[in-house]
Amino acid sequence: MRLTTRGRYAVTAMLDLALNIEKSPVTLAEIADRQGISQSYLEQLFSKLRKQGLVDGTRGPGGGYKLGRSAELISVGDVISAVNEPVDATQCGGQKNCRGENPCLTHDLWQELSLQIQNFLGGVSLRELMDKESKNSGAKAPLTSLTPIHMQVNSAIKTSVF
Amino acid sequence: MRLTTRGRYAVTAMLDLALNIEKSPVTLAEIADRQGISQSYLEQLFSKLRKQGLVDGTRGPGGGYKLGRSAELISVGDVISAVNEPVDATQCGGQKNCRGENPCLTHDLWQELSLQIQNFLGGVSLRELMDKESKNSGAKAPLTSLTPIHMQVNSAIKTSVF
DNA sequence: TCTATTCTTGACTAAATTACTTGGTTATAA
DNA sequence: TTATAACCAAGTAATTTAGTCAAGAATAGA
Repeated sequence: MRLTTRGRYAVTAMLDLALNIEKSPVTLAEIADRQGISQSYLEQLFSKLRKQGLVDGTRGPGGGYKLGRSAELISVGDVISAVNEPVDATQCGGQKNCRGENPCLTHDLWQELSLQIQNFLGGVSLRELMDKESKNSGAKAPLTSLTPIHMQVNSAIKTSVF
Repeated sequence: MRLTTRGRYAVTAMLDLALNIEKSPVTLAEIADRQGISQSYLEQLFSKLRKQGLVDGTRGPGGGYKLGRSAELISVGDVISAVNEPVDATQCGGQKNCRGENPCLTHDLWQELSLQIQNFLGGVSLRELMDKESKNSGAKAPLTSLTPIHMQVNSAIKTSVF
């Protein structure tokens, strides 16, 4: 799992979408304007988000994007892994044919580690980010901590695509 | 916080170092050979690891690298953030001077999110990865889950550099 | 039907980052 | 003194990121 500015762009855009959901379809031009991201770049990201079912697009005047499913059921992990190609498997691509004293040390351990990270990011929903934002809009104080995963009530998220 | 193959290289190398700690200083050539990473590339990574105090290097014959402190006190987060430059602050670089309905939505939320990730990765020590590996060496079964952060006994790690 | 709007797609480009090479210089144990 | 290793700096190829440009296709409304 990769974690770069690209994923942040995607999460930011999705959050903007979720926060403006009342005026049903939101235009990419609006998001681009509000968040200061290139519209054409957003188009590329939303193409991937759409293929993962995270957003639905409707064309024509009055069209735009809306969330593919409820904000409670979209995790930050969903968004990030949708816009990133899966990390290539370095030397031993799934096979256990590496030599040395510690064969495939890299592969197994990093896989397990990134699984943990995915579990973590899969446990933070868009809804939580929305609540966090609305509670804190206009305040100068720093954001308080997000609820740790093990304390979350809403664990209905099932991330299958990882 | 960035999470790419570069961080994986660093974590893998550090883990190799930790696992071969009995023959005190470990050579970069050995690590490069065992893990299949370019030695010169490792030199660059270890230069940064050394500047963060995560490793100690001794020159000359019989020299090499050893851990800068006990494996319990080195977290995966320490390693990853040591080899990555801090992510630049996109549009509103710390300032709150962005326009629009949702000023600085990006900055605050992503900062909070990456703080959470840092807390998580800061809670996984090299020692745990070592134990995981030694328990599982030679076994064909997949690695079981790492202990979730809130269940860890060893929470002596204090990550200050983040 | 026409037209403006908006998604959708593809190809192409500049900048940044990653991974790696090359060629040194220092320190030090033997 | 010599081989061994960490250190250091510059450059380079491949990849990824971020963005432009130019089209096409669906659709609401005039």
